[in-house]
Amino acid sequence: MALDEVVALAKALSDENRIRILASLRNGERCVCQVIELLALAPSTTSKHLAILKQAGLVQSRKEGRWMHYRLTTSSGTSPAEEAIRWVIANLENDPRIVADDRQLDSILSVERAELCCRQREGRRCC
Amino acid sequence: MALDEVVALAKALSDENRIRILASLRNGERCVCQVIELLALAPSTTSKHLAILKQAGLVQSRKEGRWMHYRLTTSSGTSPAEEAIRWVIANLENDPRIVADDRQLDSILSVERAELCCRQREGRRCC
DNA sequence: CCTATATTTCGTCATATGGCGAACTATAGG
DNA sequence: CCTATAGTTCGCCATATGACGAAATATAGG
Repeated sequence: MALDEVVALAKALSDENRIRILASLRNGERCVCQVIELLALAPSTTSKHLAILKQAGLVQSRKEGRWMHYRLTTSSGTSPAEEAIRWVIANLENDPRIVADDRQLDSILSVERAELCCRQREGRRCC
Repeated sequence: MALDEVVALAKALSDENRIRILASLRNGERCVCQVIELLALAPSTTSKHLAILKQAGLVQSRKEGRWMHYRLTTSSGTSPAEEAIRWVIANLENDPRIVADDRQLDSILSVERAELCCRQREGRRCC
């Protein structure tokens, strides 16, 4: 039912950290450990946010060994979820926090994934 | 800031009753008493929902004596709120609850506003 | 197979949200 | 002005949400 879908999508979008996740995925898929690093949240919390976005149909996931990658949903191009993603991204341009996230994401992506996870284990923030 | 605005709009849209309110306004402004009747919620609850929608910029209000009218926001036509309204309405087409609401709203609009408020005072649902 | 480890699930806590009724506010009309 | 009344605000309660750490799961690699 469309009413339920609209509400479910809006609920998924009604959290700042989840919006930041969507923004971080707009230029390509990211590994969970990279999202954890960007948000500086506990792995369990980050995983829950990703699960909520996936449940709402806003992101899709791909498993690669021990690593899990998430990306923005692409399907027909005209689904409610995809329209919502476009609305979100379009309204985020030039937001200072998103710009800062973009910069930090560059740093995160410049680190080897294994090295990033290693640093996270040892409780050090890498960037 | 755009991030805050996106989250605020999504929060305002993340409740079924508030979506039903937006749908009920899509063909013109409505009086609070008419919205109360449609949702079958307490006046205080309905008023709070309308205040949340107004705070988010999704609806505007107009006072006419003791009566207050709400309508969907119209401004530039390309504001985040207006884009959100279009997204919501477009995805609600043919939803059975919205169709039922539309029918009930016809009934409500066929009753004199004073008569509607009178019935509400006496605790009777009119439709 | 055994160990290490990336991610998820579970349990718990603090806070946010949505509901109501009672009290308050503002305005129409006697 | 006094009363009635449409709507809002306030105080309260039950439930939902987001945070964390601990425990569980799944997989790579010795």
